[in-house]
Amino acid sequence: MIEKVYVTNRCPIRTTLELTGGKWKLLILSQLFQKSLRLSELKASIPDISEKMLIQELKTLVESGMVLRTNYGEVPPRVVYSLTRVGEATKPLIAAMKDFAEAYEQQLKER
Amino acid sequence: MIEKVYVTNRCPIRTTLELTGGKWKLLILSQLFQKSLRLSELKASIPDISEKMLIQELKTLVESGMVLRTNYGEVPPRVVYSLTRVGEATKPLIAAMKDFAEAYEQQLKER
DNA sequence: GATAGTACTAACCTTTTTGTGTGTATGATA
DNA sequence: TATCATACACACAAAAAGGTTAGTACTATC
Repeated sequence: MIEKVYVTNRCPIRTTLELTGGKWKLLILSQLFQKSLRLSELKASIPDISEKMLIQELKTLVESGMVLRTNYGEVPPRVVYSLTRVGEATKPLIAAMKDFAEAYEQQLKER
Repeated sequence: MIEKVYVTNRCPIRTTLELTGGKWKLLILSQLFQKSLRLSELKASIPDISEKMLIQELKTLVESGMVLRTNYGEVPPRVVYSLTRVGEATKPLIAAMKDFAEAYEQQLKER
């Protein structure tokens, strides 16, 4: 039994939406769950994201402390993205989405 | 340890975003966790939503099978919104958001 | 007869989000 | 010298999301 959610400017739902909302952020985070990835690897694992969107979203994820950007300072550039501790904290969120999606598909069949 | 998420047109993340994405849907659902509510009650519990948005979002939630709309056919109209079984399935999702938001606030303090 | 309450609908407009295309620095390679 | 690869930046355009305002149907109350 879940506690009542009071809707305020800074309630848990809004905080989470602010950090992970939108079409791409959770997809990107999910791809970093197993290991750090380079831009090109991320792009390959999210087939239909544009490079601009990927870079743009990565930037905000870095700014909000969810993703760590490591620049090896080489030429040609090598930059690696990985999850911070807070970024890791989205794992249960995505796990919950998996369960939910499954429940949803399930009841589609039932009718 | 969460399983790898393969990004496809119908992966769990995208399915969930399609059903619950946007600024309002999860807020509305969360207000129906304890009991069915009328439009006016919903509006009061989500202070800054406009009536149009509320009605519009409720409509899509009904269409996607997350919310049940019960019209008592009285005059003046009395209509009550409640969660369906699938709607209930968003509870763990919101619980996960609570945990995440908490973890996020926590680490803000730590620095 | 005017006003109020409820649950909407419709038209219109603004803001936010997402997408496309092009340009840049650097060194290595052909 | 031209081309490639990487990780971006920037300008602009399109699309999606959200917001504002006004209006409807019905009945009851003042």
